[in-house]
Amino acid sequence: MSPRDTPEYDPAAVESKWQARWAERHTNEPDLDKPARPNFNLMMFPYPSAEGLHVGNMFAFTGADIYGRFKRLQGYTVFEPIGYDAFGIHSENYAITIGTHPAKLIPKNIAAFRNQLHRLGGMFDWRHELATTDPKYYKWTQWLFLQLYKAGLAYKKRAAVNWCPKDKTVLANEQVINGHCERCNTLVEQRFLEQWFFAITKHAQRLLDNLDRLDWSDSTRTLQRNWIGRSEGAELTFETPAGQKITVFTTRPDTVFGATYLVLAPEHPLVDTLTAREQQAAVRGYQREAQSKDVVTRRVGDTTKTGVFLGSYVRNPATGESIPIWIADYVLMEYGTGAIMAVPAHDERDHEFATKFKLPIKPVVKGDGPLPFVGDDGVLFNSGDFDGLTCAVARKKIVAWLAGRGAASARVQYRLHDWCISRQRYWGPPIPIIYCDACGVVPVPEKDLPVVLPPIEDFRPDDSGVSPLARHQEWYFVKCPQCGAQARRETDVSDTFLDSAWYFLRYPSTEFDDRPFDPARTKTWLPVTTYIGGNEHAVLHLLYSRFTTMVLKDLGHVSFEEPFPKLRAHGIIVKDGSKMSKSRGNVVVPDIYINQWGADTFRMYLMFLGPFQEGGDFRDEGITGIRRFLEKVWHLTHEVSLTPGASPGMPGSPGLPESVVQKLHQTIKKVGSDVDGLQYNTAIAAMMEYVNEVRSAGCTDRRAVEPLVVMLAPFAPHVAEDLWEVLGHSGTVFDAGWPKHDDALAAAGDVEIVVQVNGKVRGRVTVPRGLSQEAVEKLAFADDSVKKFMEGKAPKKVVYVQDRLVNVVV
RNA sequence: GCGACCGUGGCGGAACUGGCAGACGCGCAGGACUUAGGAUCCUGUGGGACCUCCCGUGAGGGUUCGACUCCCUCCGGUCGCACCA
Repeated sequence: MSPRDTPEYDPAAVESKWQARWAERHTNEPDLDKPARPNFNLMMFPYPSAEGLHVGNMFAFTGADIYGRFKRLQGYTVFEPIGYDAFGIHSENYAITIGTHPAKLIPKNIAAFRNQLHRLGGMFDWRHELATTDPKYYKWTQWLFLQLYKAGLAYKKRAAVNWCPKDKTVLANEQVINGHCERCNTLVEQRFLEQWFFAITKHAQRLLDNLDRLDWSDSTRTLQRNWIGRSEGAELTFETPAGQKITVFTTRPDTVFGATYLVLAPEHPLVDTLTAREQQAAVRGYQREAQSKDVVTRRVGDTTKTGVFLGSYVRNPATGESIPIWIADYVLMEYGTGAIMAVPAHDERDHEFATKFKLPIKPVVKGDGPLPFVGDDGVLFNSGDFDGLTCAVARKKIVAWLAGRGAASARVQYRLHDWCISRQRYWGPPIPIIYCDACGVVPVPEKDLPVVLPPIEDFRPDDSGVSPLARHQEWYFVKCPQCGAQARRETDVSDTFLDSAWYFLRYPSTEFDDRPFDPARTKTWLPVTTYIGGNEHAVLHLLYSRFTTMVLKDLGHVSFEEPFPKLRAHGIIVKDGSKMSKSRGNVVVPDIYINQWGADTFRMYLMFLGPFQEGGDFRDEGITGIRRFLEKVWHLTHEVSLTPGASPGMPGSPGLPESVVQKLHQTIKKVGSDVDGLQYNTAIAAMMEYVNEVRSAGCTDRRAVEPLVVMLAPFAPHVAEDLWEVLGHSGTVFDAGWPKHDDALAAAGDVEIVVQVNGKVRGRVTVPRGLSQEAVEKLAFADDSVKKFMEGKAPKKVVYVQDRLVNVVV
């Protein structure tokens, strides 16, 4: 067929027409109060960078949007909001770099993002757009802090923290990558500062247990499990001749008879009192050295062991032997008790240390390998009454035995640390706390929220470890809400991850200024039906959101404790094999492609690039294939609209070519299940195959084309809407309903059965589907080629797979 | 070092619970239409040969009537964690 009588496909015109219509007709604004079948389709909101939405964002949002649109076609009332994660160091640093103020920069960036998101054609409900930098939003971020504070889950302590000398702020452990700042890659230092923490470790076990019930990928759950890092073991107490007690944590109490020395972290509080006079100089020197390189060298995997003998001894509670005490930086103060019993025969690190410093190595477990034998299935020896027991059995008995003497207790230890939410920076929500000389720490009363971030010009951080807000006295000094005396505000702002730890709760309730989330709306829309986002947030954002929700549940604010029962992670779009970044110069600017090809083509192309959940390498060579496909559908549909005959409606088969009917039903089935599983690349391929079939059959029957337009709609919403209109419909195609397939029709017709001899394909026979084995075999044996390869031998065995193959073994 | 995932044409990628390897698309080649074609349409396209056949999913081995798929060893890559006691 030729496109002679049909209009040209002009994506720009089609797209602006439908974007305007969607707004006019409120197409994407579901009734939040009385939805028939609510479906909260959430995607991770973007950080509005100055560079604009990049290809990775578009990839993620398109994939999530297709899913939401598909659910809508299936009859769900889909709420698909969007917002901006606009606070944070990132924005602030960028503002500093280009010499502007974040409060000027961010609204501009948001406006640009909004424009791009509109052009992409997402099914966003713009009534519920939010930005974390809006006082109407962060009022409730501060409220959230207060709820945790009142519940005893927010506390302040002086702590060794990761300090980034370039960003001049504290980083959470999660934000330190190999001793470097995750943002600017600067070497991180250790500092001691007063910081606000959230007691996330109190919920470690629950956060771990709940993972089993979540519909998340195994890999994401494993990441969280490892991050929480549960290990079971025991605390053992070692006593000095002077009666001082040192507690160690170990997962291998069964090896206590092999503990030949003790090691403390250099910062351990008992180091001073345990150091013999003649060792003081050496110990102090080592402590200074350790502190200077602390978070840096100690964690970079340089395993050369260093340490210093304290000059004193403790008694091994199992053997009664006197063993030396050392300090070494391979023992970390933040984990366990900051002290270990060293069992050099059965621990690699201890073995290396003992070898270097010529400390005694005493094996107590028989095993296969050379020392250090670290296996868990050995049998004890050199262990007094416990000789001959397996490690697993001995472990319990030894703990019980030592516990009887007050020297042991079973203990579960987590790798997870409490969440440090303090940031000594400007661009974040001020932590709503006031310090009063008389009353102490006073939370800002909820009626006084928000504590507005003052619009100061001098917002740059300095090296003092104190937020820039402290320099602004008119803001800093405030009346104590309790006694009215002059008091001082907390000057730290909170971590950006707190902003994003509850935004999903805010979306349905953005119009309410007097509550963070409306109870009725929340009951209707939460938890989130499907959450789609990048795996780079597998630990931080997702763990913090889970924790926050859990706390809100305990406090009675919500009725569920897991915010994201169903999570799907998309892959990453790379360019030339590496992540896109400005410094590499391989950033793909999506706007150029949208200008040249249109949003529909670009959306579909991104999805056709590779499996959505794996991502892929961006190269634009293939985009023309998608455009050709849309052109074909465009012309086909216009041709159909000009063809008199069959009336609108879902297909029945009369008058349609059988091959088209069969392919249609197969396609509906495949596209539906593929989209449901986020396998967009194969769904697109299936639609292409279908179009090829319809065209080669010369079919211009609308019953063959209408379902195609509907299936296309989630991927290319603008052009699908236009074609739906061309087909004579007045409403939105998204009210059309997902087409239904008929398994019988999909399976109708003949099948080709492969005939193998000894596992090699030697022939094929075409038979009606469901033909009996006997009949198929008869046909198979009649095949010339099959006869030839059987060489007249009798079959030893025949393997038969219904409608698929016959394998003759001779 | 530990853990997870992955290696398929010139390229991106398909392949259900083991059952025709290379769907779909790009690119390429030839042809049609055309003043023209970087538009459109048609045909072909893993490699090889003595073109009724053989070889082919990183390498080697195994299980099976049959292996891209399952098992073992190795090589290469990506990501996460990284002295966590």
